[in-house]
Amino acid sequence: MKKEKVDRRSMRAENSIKKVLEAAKALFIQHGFKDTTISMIAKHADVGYGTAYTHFPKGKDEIFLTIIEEVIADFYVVANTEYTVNSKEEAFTFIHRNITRLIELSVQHKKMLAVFYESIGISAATKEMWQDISDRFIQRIAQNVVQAMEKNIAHRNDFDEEIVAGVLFYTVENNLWKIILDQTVTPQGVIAHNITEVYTNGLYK
Amino acid sequence: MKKEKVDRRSMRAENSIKKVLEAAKALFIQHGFKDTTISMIAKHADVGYGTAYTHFPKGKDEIFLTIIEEVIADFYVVANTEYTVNSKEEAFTFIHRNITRLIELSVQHKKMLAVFYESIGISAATKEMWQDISDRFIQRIAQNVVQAMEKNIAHRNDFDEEIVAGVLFYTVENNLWKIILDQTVTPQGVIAHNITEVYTNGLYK
DNA sequence: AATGAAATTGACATCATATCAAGTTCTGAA
DNA sequence: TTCAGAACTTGATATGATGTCAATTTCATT
Repeated sequence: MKKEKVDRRSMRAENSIKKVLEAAKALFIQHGFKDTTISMIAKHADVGYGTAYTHFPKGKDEIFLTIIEEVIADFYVVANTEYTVNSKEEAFTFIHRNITRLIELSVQHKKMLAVFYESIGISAATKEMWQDISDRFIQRIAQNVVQAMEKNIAHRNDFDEEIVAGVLFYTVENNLWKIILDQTVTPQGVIAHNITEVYTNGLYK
Repeated sequence: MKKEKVDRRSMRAENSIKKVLEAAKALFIQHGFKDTTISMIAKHADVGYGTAYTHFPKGKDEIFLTIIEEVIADFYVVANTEYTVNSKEEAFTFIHRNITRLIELSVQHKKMLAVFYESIGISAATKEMWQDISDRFIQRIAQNVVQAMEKNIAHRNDFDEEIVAGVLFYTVENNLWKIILDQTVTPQGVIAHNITEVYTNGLYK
């Protein structure tokens, strides 16, 4: 019951797409986002210049987005993890585990994420993608801030959940970028532990 | 004892520089960083295309940096403010005041800061400038984390001061950008208060 | 008045993007 | 089997931005 593609035309197309993506991935990692051009990609992929535009009409942005999407998917999984905690201690454990998970993901995809970081400033499409992820993370964290207030285990019951969620998210985010860009020598465990400690003490009583 | 510039040549040059900067400022605010070109600036400034490069050899980056420098100077003042606190309550008051100050500065220079934000992703020079400011802020805050530990008013005495400082800095930073980019409806007082509360509860006992 | 330094200028070389008309390959209907 | 036309490929080209430079003008000094 296989539905194999014996269609030689679409096989040819698939092959072109694959070659473009593979060449692009190597070049992005080697030269970064800005300094990788469509003609470089086409040349390395051994396809005509126009071919890149045939399959990726929006050009470099679209090629890069296609490549980065699978990396980002991993982060979405974390961002979408539902969770419930009943005490400060439980929260500490949970948050610490999630930060550790994010650090691991960042290290794992370090090279492409460094390019992603560069691209956020340059490509509107990428910027939007990161904005979406950020919002999702913040909304997820905010839900737990609300839970904490409802369960009366937060310092106050009138916290603005989004601002409080931002404390955790933005701190983690920026530390992840530092790890990705090799801009820190602080051990990852120290980073995870300190952030978790300050945040849980800050929110929970 | 005036040392007036009666030198007509340098007056002419000064005038060209002034015209370029004024035109650039208006165009940057109107069109943003990326969509403002040197030829637009030269045309609006009513000088030749090459004149812009005569006075600003590094082009758009240098023109923008010159314009934004005075805005940034205000932030440096805050980043360099020495302070000492002896209790959690004092810390709360101090931090809350500083955040409020930063919010006020951001609102005051909103339009140029929005362009600045865009430029950070595009211009290496601008990115470096913001990196410097960030580092300075973090070092300043870190000093106070160390103080808190020395005075034994922190939850722990083995916090990593830079990571903890980052909790405050990155949170404030990102909320300022949201205000500057009109991406939040949360009242500024609520923002300042929530951040201060979570951070001081997080660090001080 | 003559000299040359300072300042101005726009043409030009360079480079990247995006489009497109022309050519080639392949499928499916007649 | 044939062949019309869809799918795919291709590089030339238009567009637009940057940075450089040789020619020119303005001006201070001798």
